[in-house]
Amino acid sequence: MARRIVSLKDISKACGVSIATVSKALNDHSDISKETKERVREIADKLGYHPNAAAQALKTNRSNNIGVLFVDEANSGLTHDYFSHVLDSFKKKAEQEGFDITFINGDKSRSNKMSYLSHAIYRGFDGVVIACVEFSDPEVDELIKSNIPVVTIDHTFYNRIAIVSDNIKGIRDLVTYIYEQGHRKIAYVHGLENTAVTQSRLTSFYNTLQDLGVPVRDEYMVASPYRNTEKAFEATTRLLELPDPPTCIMYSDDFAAFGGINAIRQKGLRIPEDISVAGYDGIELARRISPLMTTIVQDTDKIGRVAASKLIDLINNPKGTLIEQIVVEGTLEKGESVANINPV
Amino acid sequence: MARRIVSLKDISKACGVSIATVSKALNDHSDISKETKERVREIADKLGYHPNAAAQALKTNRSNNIGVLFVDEANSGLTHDYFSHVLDSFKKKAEQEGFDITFINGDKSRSNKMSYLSHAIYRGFDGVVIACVEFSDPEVDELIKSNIPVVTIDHTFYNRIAIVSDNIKGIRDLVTYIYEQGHRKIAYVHGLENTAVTQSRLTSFYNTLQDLGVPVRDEYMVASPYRNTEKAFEATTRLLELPDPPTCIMYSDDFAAFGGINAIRQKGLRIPEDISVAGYDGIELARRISPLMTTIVQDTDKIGRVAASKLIDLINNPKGTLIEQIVVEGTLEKGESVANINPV
DNA sequence: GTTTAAATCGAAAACGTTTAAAGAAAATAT
DNA sequence: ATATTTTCTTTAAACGTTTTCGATTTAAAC
Repeated sequence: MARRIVSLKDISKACGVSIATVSKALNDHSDISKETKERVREIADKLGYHPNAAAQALKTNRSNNIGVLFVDEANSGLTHDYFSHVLDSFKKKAEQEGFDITFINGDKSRSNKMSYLSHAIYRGFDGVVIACVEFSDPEVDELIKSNIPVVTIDHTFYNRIAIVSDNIKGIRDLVTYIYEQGHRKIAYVHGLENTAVTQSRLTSFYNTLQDLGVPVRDEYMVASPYRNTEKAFEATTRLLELPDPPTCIMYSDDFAAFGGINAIRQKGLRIPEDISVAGYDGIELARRISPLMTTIVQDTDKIGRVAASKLIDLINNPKGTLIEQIVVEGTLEKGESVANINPV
Repeated sequence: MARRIVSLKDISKACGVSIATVSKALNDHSDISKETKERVREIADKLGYHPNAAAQALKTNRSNNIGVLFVDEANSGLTHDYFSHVLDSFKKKAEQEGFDITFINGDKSRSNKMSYLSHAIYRGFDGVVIACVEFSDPEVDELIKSNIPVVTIDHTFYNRIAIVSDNIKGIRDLVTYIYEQGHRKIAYVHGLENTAVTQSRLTSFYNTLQDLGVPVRDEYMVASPYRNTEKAFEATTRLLELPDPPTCIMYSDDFAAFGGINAIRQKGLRIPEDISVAGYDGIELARRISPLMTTIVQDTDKIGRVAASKLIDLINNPKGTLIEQIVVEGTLEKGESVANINPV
């Protein structure tokens, strides 16, 4: 108990060598003899030495710490399925490379709240990963434009590395599959228009249908917030009450799709016999609950991993790293919520 | 770009006062004149000064950083509904109090992997919060027994602060409600026995039924891992094939319950008309998908908040803080997955 | 035996901050 | 006028590292 922290100086004394030698021995520098290294390490172990991150950071200007900025409407993205999976993967990769993960985003209501950039400088993050809906936030902008290495997820900035999931192909695959199952009256309860993700999905939706020669009907297009079951419920109800209702409804995400499913069931309709539904994201439950959801499974693992990997490249080689936009494809999960209504 | 970091020294020069004065001015010490403080702050702002956490930590032995150790079987608890909600709440509270959050648990496969305790000492965490299933891990034990302020979640240790959800009352409430709905043949697909959570839930299950005068039938008790839909599916199938099947099945958690629901539906049975189902935790989807799950909603918000608050108390007053076990009650969500089968 | 090179180690400064103690200046009391 | 207190400021050491550069020793080369 109350054990004092042991420093290089303690080892130095116990070993009878200088502090410099201890430091170099522990860091395996080449100008220290094998014998000394061994002796130093042994004593360090015996004394219970642990390096001090703060001192190292102060001296080297390297914190081995990465800041993460994950914000969604509900504040921290931690409870957000998609983000939390991406973050989990990011964290694993970063830790493999010797980095720790610290959150940047905090309570904005706090009086002495720092800006994101201030926070990042304060903590001396070697790099920063950003994934959030509110990319229009000036604080986010300030952070991105700073000289701290940064990668963004699902949003592209000029001259910054971005990892984006392939919404174009995702929606195209999904719509095409639905089309192939015989559907022509396809509704889309999409997310709100102010995000890049929504934009590209919508574009892809229109383009794909156009390519397939299916006219898009305005009354089938309705905006509803992401992950909002209630709003999706209402939207679905309205869609079902149309004079000529759709045969298939696509949703912004699996969560919303569940809301839609509730509405459908409440009307006494069966899925997929009476009406088909499709989600997006491929969250765990969507692939577990029957009817298995027809959805696009995002490769959160790859997104997180690549983001970490690219960020670390950038940290280690700020000038030499290729600035690029990396697109990560999802995969179509056919599930069983979209019926085949082709005539036999 | 490539902006050099500005330090107290820069302000000191620009202001024509000593570094000490600058430091004290910025920290609002009482022995600095009002005029000087204002001038210093103004110049600090103009120069774009940000304090340096590493230097502060080095000098003061205070990192304003809290380490979190969240581990479940699937490695990091980040994607775990219950944990991620607790963590989210913990983070909010901690940040309000000026602390940042950094993960302790890393990739165990890494060669130069530090122990949890080493990691905590290395980073100089002011305190640590632990929530994980594997409390038998010797590394966890080492961390808990160290002299770093620590609170644990859902597991009690001697002489350490613990925040635990009230599993006794939760199960009692749930079982009682099910009983009141007329059920006497109640099965329980509970978690694996090696955790404290399972133990207390099981005990409470037995006790409550005994108090109600309902005999517990061995063939209705089956162990299945938490959050495992497949295993719950199998267990449910077996339960349904019993000569005298239960009228209601309780599950270890909502996730497992969904697996059970799949099994039930596959047999062509309806919920709750043909058989009743109850979950535990109250995850978001369980309260959104119909039939609304009968479950115990854990107060993750309070658990996280109290954990943070107690940990910070402990950090600020290591000797004077009451070591206690705080029990947080959940609430019964009646939902609609348990039918009333009382005779009319 | 001297010169050169290689191997090994140490002294000291520096990173940015805090803080105890002491000093200087101004205000107050005698 | 001097003594005393109060108010404000500075000096300097320290926190635990890393790293440059020079010092010393040892081995190799001539």
